[in-house]
Amino acid sequence: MPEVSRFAWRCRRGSALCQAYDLGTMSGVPEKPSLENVEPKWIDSWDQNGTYAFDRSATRDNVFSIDTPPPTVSGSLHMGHVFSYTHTDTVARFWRMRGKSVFYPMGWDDNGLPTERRVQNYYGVSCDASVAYVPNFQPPFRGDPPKDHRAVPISRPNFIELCEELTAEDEKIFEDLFRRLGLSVDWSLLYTTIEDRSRRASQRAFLRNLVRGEAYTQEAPTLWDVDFRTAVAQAELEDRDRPGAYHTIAFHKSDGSGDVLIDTTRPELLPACVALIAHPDDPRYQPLFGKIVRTPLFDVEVPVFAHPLAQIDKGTGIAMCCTFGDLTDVIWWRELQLSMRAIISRDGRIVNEPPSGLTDSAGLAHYASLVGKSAKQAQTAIAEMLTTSGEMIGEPRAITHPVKFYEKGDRPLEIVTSRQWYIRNGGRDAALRDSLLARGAGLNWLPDHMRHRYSNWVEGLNGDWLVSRQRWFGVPVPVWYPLDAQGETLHDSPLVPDESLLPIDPSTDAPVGYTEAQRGQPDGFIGDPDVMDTWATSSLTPQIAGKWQDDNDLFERVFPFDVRPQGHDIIRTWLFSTMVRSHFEHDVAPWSHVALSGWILDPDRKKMSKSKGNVVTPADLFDSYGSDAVRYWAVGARPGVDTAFSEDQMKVGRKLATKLLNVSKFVLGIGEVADDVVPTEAIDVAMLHRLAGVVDEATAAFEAFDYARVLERTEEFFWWFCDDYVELVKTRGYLSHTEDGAMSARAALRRALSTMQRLLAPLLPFVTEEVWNWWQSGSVHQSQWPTTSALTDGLTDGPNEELLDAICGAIGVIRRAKTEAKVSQRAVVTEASFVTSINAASAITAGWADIADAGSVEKWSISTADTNEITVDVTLAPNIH
RNA sequence: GGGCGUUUAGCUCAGUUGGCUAGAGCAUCUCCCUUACAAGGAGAGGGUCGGGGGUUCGAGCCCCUCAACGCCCA
Repeated sequence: MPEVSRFAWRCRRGSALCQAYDLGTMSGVPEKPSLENVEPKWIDSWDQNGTYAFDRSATRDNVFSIDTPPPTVSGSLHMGHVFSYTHTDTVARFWRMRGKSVFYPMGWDDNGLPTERRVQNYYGVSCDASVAYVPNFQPPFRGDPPKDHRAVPISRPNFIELCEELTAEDEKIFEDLFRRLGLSVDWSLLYTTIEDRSRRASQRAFLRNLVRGEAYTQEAPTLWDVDFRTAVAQAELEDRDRPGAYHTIAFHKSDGSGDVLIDTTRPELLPACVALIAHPDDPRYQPLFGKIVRTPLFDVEVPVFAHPLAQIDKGTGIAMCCTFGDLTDVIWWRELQLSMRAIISRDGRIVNEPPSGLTDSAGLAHYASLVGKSAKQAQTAIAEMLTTSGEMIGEPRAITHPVKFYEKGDRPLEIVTSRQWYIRNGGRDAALRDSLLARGAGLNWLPDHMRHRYSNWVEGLNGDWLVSRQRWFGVPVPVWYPLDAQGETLHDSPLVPDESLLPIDPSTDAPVGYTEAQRGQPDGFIGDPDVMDTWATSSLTPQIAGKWQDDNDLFERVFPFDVRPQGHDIIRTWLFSTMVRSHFEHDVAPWSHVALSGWILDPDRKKMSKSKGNVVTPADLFDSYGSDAVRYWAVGARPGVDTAFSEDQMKVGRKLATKLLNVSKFVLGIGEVADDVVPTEAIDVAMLHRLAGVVDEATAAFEAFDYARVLERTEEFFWWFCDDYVELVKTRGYLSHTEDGAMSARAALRRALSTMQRLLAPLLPFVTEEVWNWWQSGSVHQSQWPTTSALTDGLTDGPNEELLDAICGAIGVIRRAKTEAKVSQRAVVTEASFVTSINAASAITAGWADIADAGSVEKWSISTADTNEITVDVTLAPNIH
C-alpha cells in the first residue's frame, strides 16, 4: 500500500461517509466532543448555582470541615500550591458526594513580613513611624522601581494602605487561579488575616490568654534580627553553616600567677564578657572556680564559674561568657546570676556607652575605637588590638560552624535584651508540654510518621513562644500601659480593652477612661508599640474561618475541624501554634486529622525554587494541558510523598480526560435502552461486579484520604473497560444479534459509565461535569457517590473474575497473533484453535459470540490442557488490499 | 550527635496480612485508519527488588547489619 499522508486520512475521515453515523438523536452529546472551553463554562455554572455552598443548617455530624491553609499573599502561586490544594479538594468533593455538608473556606494570609517586603519593593517606599500621615498619598512607583531608587519614607498608616492595596490585587489573581484549578471552595467563606474579623479574633484570643495567665510580658534576652530590627521566635530560626575562626585569647589571673587561655569565635564580644565558665568535672580549671581573672585589652575583672554546659573537649575547655554571644550565654547569665554588659545595639553596631566595670583608661580607649562598628568590623579591629598587645596566642584558626539566622534574614542573629510578649507553649513547663504532646499523639497523622516531627519539636522547645514583633503591618498587641507621675511605663499593669471594642490599634485608639491627649503624658498612658507574630493570627484559622464568637452557631457546626491540610515544613509553626491556641481556648485539639503534603521536586530531585529558575507557572500549564490534566498529575502522588514535577503525567491526564469524553459519547450513542433493563449476559454482569469492587476500594481509600489510590484503581478499571470490555460488547450492543443481548450490553455500559463518571468526579471535576451533563440532570458534584448496591441491583449472578480473565485472555492472544502477523486488528480470522485449561475453555465458550465479534473470527475450536495459559493458532484471511 | 523517611525496569512510581512467572505509566521498538477516540488503537523488549547476613516450606515485604540520598531536630 502506498504511503498515505496523515492529512489525506484526516480528509477522508471528515467525509460524508464518516458523518453518516448520526449522533443527533442523543440529546446533549456533541458530535465532536472537546475539552476546549469546558473550564470557564463550568466555573461559571458552579458559581451561579452555588454548587459548593456550605449548608449551615447541617449539624456537626453531617459536616465535613477543612481548615484550609491560607496562602501567603506575597507573590504568586506556584506548583506546590496547585499540588497540595488539589489533594484537599478531591477529599472535599468526595465527602460532598457522600452527602456531607462540606465547610471548605479559603483564606489569604496577607499579614506580616512578606507583605511588608513586597510593598517596599513594589512601591519603592519604606515605613517610618515618625513620618506624618499623608492623605491620598501616591507612591513613587507601582511596580519595578529602578535599582538605584532610594526608598521614600512614609507613615505607618500610609504604609498599611499600600499593603492593603497590593494584597487586594494579588488576592484577585490567587482566587482566579484557584477557581481555574477547580477547587470546590465556598468563596462566600473567604477570609483574610488582616481584615477586622481576623484582627478581632486574634486580639480576643490574646486577651483571653492574658487573663488566664497564658500570655505574659517580660524584659529578657531575645534573639534579634539586626536588619529587620525585630525579635525572632524559636520557630523562625534556622542554622546555617558559616565560616568562622577560633581566636585563642589570654585572660590574666588576678593574683598574677599567669594566664588563662580561652578559645572564642567572637572576640568582638570581649568587652561584653561577664565570666569564664568551665565544666565542674574539669580538673584543669577546678582550682580557678570562684577566683577572679582580668580581661585582655579592657582589664575588667570577671569571675570563673563551673557549669555543666561547658564543653570540656571544645577549644581549651573554658569558655568566655558574654551578654550575649549565644543561647548558652543566656542560660549561664540567668542561672549564675551574672552581670549585664550589653555592647551590641539593635541595629547590630557597638553601642556608644562603655559597659559597666570598664574603667581602665587604656581599656576605655580601646573601646572607643570600636564604637559604631558592625560586629564583623569590630571583630577585625579587636583581633588587631589583641595581636598588638600580645594577648592573642597564635593565628586565628578557620572553622565552619552552624550559626543561628532568622529564616528570612541575611545576617546572623544577635541577642539583645528587650521587653517582649510571650505565650506559654510548654517550653518552660513540663506539665503543659506533656499535655501538648498528648494532644499531638491523639491526632490522625497522614502520613503517620509525621507525628514524630511534632513530638520532636515539642520536646525540644527551650522557651515560651515569643509573639511580639517590632514591625508595622500586623495585628497590634491590644494593650496600653499606664504612665506614672514621672512618665515611666508601668508594664506590669497593662490596660486592656473590652472584647466588644475589638479590633483596636493602641497607637491610635485610647483606652477607656483616658483621652487621646493623655497619650505619653505623666499619669497618662502609652500604647504597646508592637504587632503580633503572623503565627499568632494564623494559629487561629479554625476560629477565624468558623467565626468564633462572631457566629457561635456556625462555629459549633464546624469545630473541631475534620482535617488540617498543610506542608510538613510548618508543623513546628502553624500546626503547633494552632494546637496551643485551641488547647488553651477550647481544651480540645482543633482537628481530628492532619494531612501533610509533600514537596514538588524538579526533575533533578531538588526542591523547586525560584532562584534556580525552574518554577513553572500554573496558568501556563492549565493552558497547555487543562486543569483536569494538571490535577491528574497532582492526584497521582501518594499522600505526603515528595513528587517530581512532570509534564509527561499531565499529558497522560489529558489523554484520560479525552478518553472519558469519547467513551461517554460512545456509550450514550450506541442506542437507547429502558431505565429498568437489568443486564443479563454473563460478561456484562461480571464487568459490573468488577466495577463494584473498584467502588469499594475507592470509597475506603477516600475515607483514608488516599486520593492517589482512588485514581490508580479507577483508572486501571477505566482503561480495561475501554480497551477490552467495550471492544467485546460493542457489536452486540449495536443490535447485531439479539434484542436481549443488545439491551444487556447497553444497560451495563450505562451503569458503568455513570459509576465511572462519579468515581472520577472528585479528581477530574471539569470533564466529568461535562460528560455527566450530556445525559443527567444536576451537577455530578452534587450527585451521590456510587454504591455497589446500586451498581449490582437486580443482577442474578455474582462476581466472575475468571470469566473476564479468560475472555480477555482469548481476545488478547488473537490480537497478539494479528500484531505478530503485522495485519490490522480488523483482519478476519478464518479459523482459531485455542488450547487452555478446562475452566478457561468453558468461559471462552460462554463468551464466544463477543470474542468472535471483537476478533473478527469466523471458525474456532478449543482443546484443553493442563495449563493456565491461553494459546491460539490462527489462520488469517488473505489481505483483500 | 538524635530522630524520621527513601532505595523495585532507562525515568516516575505501585506492590495492602510473607504466597502463582515482581506490576503500571512514561520513554524505546514494531505493527494498525478500525463503525467512540490517530489528540487513537494493538503488541513487544526491558528488573540480581541498594549490599551483606538471618528467620521461614516460601522474603520485594519480617529481623540484624552496612551504605547512599533526603528531611526534621540539637
